[in-house]
Amino acid sequence: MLKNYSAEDKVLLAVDCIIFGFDNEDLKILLIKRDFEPEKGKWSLIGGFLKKNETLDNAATRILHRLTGVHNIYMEQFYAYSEVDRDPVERTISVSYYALINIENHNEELSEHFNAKWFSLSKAPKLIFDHNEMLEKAIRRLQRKARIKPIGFELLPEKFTMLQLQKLYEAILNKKIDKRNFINKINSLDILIKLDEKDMTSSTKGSFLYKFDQEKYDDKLMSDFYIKL
Amino acid sequence: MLKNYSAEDKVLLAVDCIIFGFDNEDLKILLIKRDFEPEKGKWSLIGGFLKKNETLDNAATRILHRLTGVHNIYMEQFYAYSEVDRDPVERTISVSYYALINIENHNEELSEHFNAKWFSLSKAPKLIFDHNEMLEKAIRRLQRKARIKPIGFELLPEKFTMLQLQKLYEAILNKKIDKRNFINKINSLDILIKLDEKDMTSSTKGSFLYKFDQEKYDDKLMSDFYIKL
DNA sequence: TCAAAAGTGTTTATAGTACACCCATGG
DNA sequence: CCATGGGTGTACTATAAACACTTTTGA
Repeated sequence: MLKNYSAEDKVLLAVDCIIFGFDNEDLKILLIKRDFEPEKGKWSLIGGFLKKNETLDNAATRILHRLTGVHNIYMEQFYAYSEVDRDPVERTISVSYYALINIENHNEELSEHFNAKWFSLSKAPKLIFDHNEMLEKAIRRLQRKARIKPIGFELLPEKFTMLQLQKLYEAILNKKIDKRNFINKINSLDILIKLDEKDMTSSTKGSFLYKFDQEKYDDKLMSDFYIKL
Repeated sequence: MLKNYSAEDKVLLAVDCIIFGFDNEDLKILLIKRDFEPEKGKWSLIGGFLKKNETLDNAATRILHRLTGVHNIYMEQFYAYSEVDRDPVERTISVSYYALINIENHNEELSEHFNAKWFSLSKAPKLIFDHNEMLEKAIRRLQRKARIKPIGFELLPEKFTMLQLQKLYEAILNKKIDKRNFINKINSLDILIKLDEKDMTSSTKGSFLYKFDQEKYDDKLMSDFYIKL
């Protein structure tokens, strides 16, 4: 007996991308203004449909690039949304992906002919369909991740100050962190290299710049740890 | 402009269920022998296709029940597999779910006219398609979960001994745990009720039975903690 | 000289880890 | 009376948390 696959229902499979960025102050999310019905003119996650001959990972990368110009981003899949009426036009299941990117590194790509725009999380507009739910879940995922893996490499410029890194953690975890405890914790992880340079823009005294020690950082990514902050 | 959804590719969407059970000794996985081509006669996860008018959660529940008789199980979705050739017959994306169940509670349901069988993780056969990969990922997910959430309620009988609970954690984490440290840790979580009864089957002295304090257990489920064992 | 951010350590509290002996009972 | 699993506590170590003052320098 060969099972009759042709008797099974086929559906549209979409991918929606939740792209987080950081501007040294707030955690931001990249959204686009829809230029087609339904919900034309409303804000939406970056999404599109899976094609027959690509994986979901490929689709996410392709769609992100098509709609925003951003490329070379590692995205992580996190949940499939399947409410029957989630898309009013036709039955569509959506698999969501999220990524962290450095806003500055991608500003040129995000040029004007794309309808994409960064929003602070606290000022994000209402989104179409179940996209707000996706965003909420992605934030929770990101917060959990920040506690068990080092994070920051993707969101900060190559060289950054301790205060920038701390602000990033504060933005993700949405809470104030004690400066001394933060520095002690980060130093104990042993993933930063302290440079000789100082950033002079933020104060008269200037603050030392750091960069990630790629090798040690990658090691830590492999093995879980727990940051309680 | 109304976007032409009809130009988009549709695909088959499958659900595969990774069902973990525990027999007081080993962590086990429920598999079925396929009774149709391709790969007829080989062992497989419990899977089937999503129908047009159900959510993925519904599909997982329906498929599990259809193929094994097991019902009333809460499953958690965890990953979508989309390699282009993962199913040789036709392009199929599969969303995997996992659940923990108490083997004893479901033995009657798992009657003979189903082709389902429990395998110890260490003795699980080679599975079809990418199902081994799904199983590996599910185990890692379960291990991570066991470290940040209380676990056991679903896998143990209503009344159980400390040793049973410890064996469960040892099976999931795949390591020996010190008895005293384990008891101290579990007691500090404050989710068990010690009963007056003893289980006399395991030793001459008998060992006290416990049950989960449903309310406190549910509270702990909400807020993450960290068990390092 | 002073405003503004950088930098720096210690103490206390909590949680994790390692470890070994006596107890109760049925056979 | 002894074999078997049940039950119990303490000392040590590591990590987390709370907390405040001095330094630098450009304006």
